[in-house]
Amino acid sequence: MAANSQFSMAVHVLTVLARHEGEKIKSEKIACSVNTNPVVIRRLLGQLAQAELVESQTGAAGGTQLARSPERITLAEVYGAVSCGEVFALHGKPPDKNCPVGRNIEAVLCNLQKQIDRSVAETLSRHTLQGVLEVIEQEKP
Amino acid sequence: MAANSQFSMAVHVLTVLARHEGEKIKSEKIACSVNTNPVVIRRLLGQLAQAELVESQTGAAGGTQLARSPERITLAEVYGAVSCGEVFALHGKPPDKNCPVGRNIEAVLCNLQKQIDRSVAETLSRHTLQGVLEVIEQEKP
DNA sequence: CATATCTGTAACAAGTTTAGTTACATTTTA
DNA sequence: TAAAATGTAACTAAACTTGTTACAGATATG
Repeated sequence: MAANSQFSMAVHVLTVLARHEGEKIKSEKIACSVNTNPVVIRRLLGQLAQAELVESQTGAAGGTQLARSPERITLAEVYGAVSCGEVFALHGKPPDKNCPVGRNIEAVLCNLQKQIDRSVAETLSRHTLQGVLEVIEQEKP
Repeated sequence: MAANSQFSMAVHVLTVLARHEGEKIKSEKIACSVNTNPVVIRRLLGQLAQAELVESQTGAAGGTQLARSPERITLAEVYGAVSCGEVFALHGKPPDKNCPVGRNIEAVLCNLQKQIDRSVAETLSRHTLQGVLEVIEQEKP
């Protein structure tokens, strides 16, 4: 249970919200579909709210809804909202600066990281929440 | 120190080996450049050997060298050798199958995962170990 | 052949991260 | 004012990565 599944959860949560556009959905209802604790959902919704993908309202009759229509939310935005944006980590401890490789490898890797991030973002930007929703509704048996 | 830096280490290790093509390098020497323990390096070399990127020899005067020339080793192969191949994780606990979203979201995410993996692999396949080595040598002040 | 040296690997400790949980303050409706 | 919901802090548990020690097995060399 130490693998980062926040992106998966975020897509799931947003899809649930998209299925009920216009309604305010309670974190408990979302938690039920995701099969987790409402607090976990609220934490995630906090990140999505910061990225201005959802809007929440406190108080009785409160809940959360999408901040935009599903066609205007790409999965790249979702990924950016919940991910640290690093497919692989750089060195934990700094390499030996007396070795030419140790001295320069980090710059190479950092550059590589940026290329990969761009590539991932491009792939994800080709998908919208509406697209996900359509697959879900279509697959419903 | 719980972020996966194996790919970074692997590129580092292989670059060191590439700088000394034909020689057998000891794990202790590599560990010095990477600034870690020789056992950590040997563990990593084991994975790289399984992927047939390096060859090791036990015993006195033993060590490790590249199994192929650096022009013929792409970073996509390196990534495949050390990574589980998943940019993001699927749900830890299975979603609620009574909800249409919970029932079908995993297939959507799995498909997405494959697209991203392909995209990352394609980006990395455009780089060879020789290319990395050239940058390193060039940057040497 | 004996010894020194190196890899391969198991076992364990420590630190980090994620998810789950409880508890409670705050907001808002009715 | 009471009920119901979010926001958030604090803690626990589990999993993963790295670092470390220890030792068996292989091999070159005197």
